[in-house]
Amino acid sequence: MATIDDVARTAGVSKSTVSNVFSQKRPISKEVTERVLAAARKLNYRPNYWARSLANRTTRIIGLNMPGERVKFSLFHLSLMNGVLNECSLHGYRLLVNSLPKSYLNELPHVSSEPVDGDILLDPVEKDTRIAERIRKNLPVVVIGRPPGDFESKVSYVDNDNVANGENATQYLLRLGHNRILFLNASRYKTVSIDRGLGYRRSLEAAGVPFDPQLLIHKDPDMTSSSFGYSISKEMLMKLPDITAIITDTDKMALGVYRAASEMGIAIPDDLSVIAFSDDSVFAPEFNPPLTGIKLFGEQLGREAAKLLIDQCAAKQHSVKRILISTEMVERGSCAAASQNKGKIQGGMKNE
Amino acid sequence: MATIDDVARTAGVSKSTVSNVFSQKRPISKEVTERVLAAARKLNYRPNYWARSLANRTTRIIGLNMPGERVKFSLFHLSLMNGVLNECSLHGYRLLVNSLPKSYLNELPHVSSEPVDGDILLDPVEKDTRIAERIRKNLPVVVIGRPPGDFESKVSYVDNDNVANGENATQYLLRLGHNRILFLNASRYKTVSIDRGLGYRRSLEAAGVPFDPQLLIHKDPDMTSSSFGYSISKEMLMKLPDITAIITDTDKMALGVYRAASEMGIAIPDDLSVIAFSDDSVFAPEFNPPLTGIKLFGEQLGREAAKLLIDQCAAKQHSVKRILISTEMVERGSCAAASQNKGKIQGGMKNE
DNA sequence: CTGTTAGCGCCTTCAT
DNA sequence: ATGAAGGCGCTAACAG
Repeated sequence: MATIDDVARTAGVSKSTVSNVFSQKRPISKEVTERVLAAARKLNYRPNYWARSLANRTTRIIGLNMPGERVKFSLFHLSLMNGVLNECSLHGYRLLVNSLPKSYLNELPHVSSEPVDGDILLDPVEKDTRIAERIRKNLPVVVIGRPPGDFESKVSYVDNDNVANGENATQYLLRLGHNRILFLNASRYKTVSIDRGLGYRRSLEAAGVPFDPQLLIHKDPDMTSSSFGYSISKEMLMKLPDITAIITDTDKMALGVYRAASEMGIAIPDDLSVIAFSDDSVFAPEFNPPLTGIKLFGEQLGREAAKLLIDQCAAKQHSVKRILISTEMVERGSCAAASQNKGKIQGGMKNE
Repeated sequence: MATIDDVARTAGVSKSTVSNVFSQKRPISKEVTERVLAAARKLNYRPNYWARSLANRTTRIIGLNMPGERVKFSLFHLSLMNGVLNECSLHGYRLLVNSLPKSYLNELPHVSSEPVDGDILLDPVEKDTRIAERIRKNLPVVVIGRPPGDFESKVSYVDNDNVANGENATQYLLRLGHNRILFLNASRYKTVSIDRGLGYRRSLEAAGVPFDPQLLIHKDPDMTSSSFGYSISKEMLMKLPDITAIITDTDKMALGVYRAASEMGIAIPDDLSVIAFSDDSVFAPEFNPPLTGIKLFGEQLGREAAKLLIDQCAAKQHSVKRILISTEMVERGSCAAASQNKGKIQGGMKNE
């Protein structure tokens, strides 16, 4: 590969002139520019990205960081990423997906700074160590989701109002007359599941419905959403036949619930209402019956997060911002008023 | 940020010793190592990624390259990416998603080498310029999908046998007695659509069924899969009521076909058989009726591509390899034998 | 407008 | 096992 020196030599100019022809940081005469460009073309030269980064102290790359060892993007992450990518391409940033396990990064030969100007952190959990690490390294960070604890006021983030989401989903079902509502929440420790769980409890309390801990279950991180939805709803509907409504974390999880219900001869929405937190607008309407849900606008979350981060990288300023993306309840056909005789139809015992 | 000099100074050793403590490229005594590490910890030092890359002439980053200006990952890309990421993390590579439009990259200030050791190219098309560009820059490349024209023998690639896939799907329907089969293919110019189209025609010819150009339609790149599937199948079923089977490019497209059929009072599979090329094992079984399809194993495609590329980066060798991932026909419930009286039921004319 | 001279932070011979 | 010096390719500060 030709270097800047080669070009300078064959064009008969200095390195810095070549540099400035390419970077356009200071004006170079038309003729010289032509001469340099011709030489560059001839030598098939292009500035070396890493040498440039080293001298510039910036990479124009932002990172997308997933927690956990095995990276496994979900549909929701896909939406986020599409949003992030679109914003990136608008500002000339590249996106680095961080897939390396911590264990690897801590081995001596692999210890190094990160090749990014900043990071977007996905799926924050309580006791998330990623934020503190980056603050220590003085690396710009934007979180998608609520940062845990104190960090909420220390780093910028983009989120839905998940307490409100939990409240709204629950309230919606309460209004339909359901009072035994099973909540199949996201994995424990994720701040999103904490928030939604809180919203769920608040709505119950506001309606004077006692909170039953049995009815709030966190996803098993080792299972797929749909198989978890299937097995846990089957188990719970068996054990507590007075359950008349289920809130699920995702549309895939709802799919599992649909299957369980169908196998058990439970009709949706007549005997069981289902509502999901979801971003998908393609599959949900095609469920049978179409799935009612709260739409999260993942692409927008991603876009806003990227925008915040890129701003932060460019300005090197530390104004902490918080952006809440509003959600939208989409009523389709999976929820109905609670039927009074559900318990008997199912042959189970009612608590009331 | 502390540099290697700072550490060397406070540890009372030379730069090269510090370098070797971290890189472990030559043995350093236990005591000195301890001393250096202590100094590093104290100064919060970590080797600079860019400086290292510059000196090493390698980044340990591979690129994932999408064609087109607006990046929009689909479900299938998601599978690919998960595979790529898993393989990356196994070998200590990071993944850079290439999202920058060509127009941007051609502006003078942005012209530069790519910050990657090699690239995985997605969705190759006829006349794809990306491959030649990279060969010129001497950048390792692996294509997912069949490279166009001559490049097939010049670059490594991972693909399904899409001619066979096209043949198999068609043959399957022919055996069920269908002979007016609509093929809703991927976008024109994609090598995958060319291959499948070829397979489709071959099967027809082998069965002595005349090929009708009207029945082979390429996806409109500006539409979503499902809306394309919906509108085009509605139009075609109207125009040519003797169509008794449809092959779709993806499961999302099949969803559109389902909707069109339902609106038109056409029963699947009784009046219309549907088969899709698909990677999704979550939604397809939940279609009503469950969707029959040819499973593509996207994650494996991604994994193998990453493996090939990383090999190539490490070895700097140019042995061109070709890996075909076998597919699997999954029979569910969306296909049935062609009914003899379909034309009459639909009120249309039959060709026979 | 252009050239000269120092770095950016690390790695790598070649010594010892 | 450790040190010294030079180089990776580019940008930046200072001249003129």
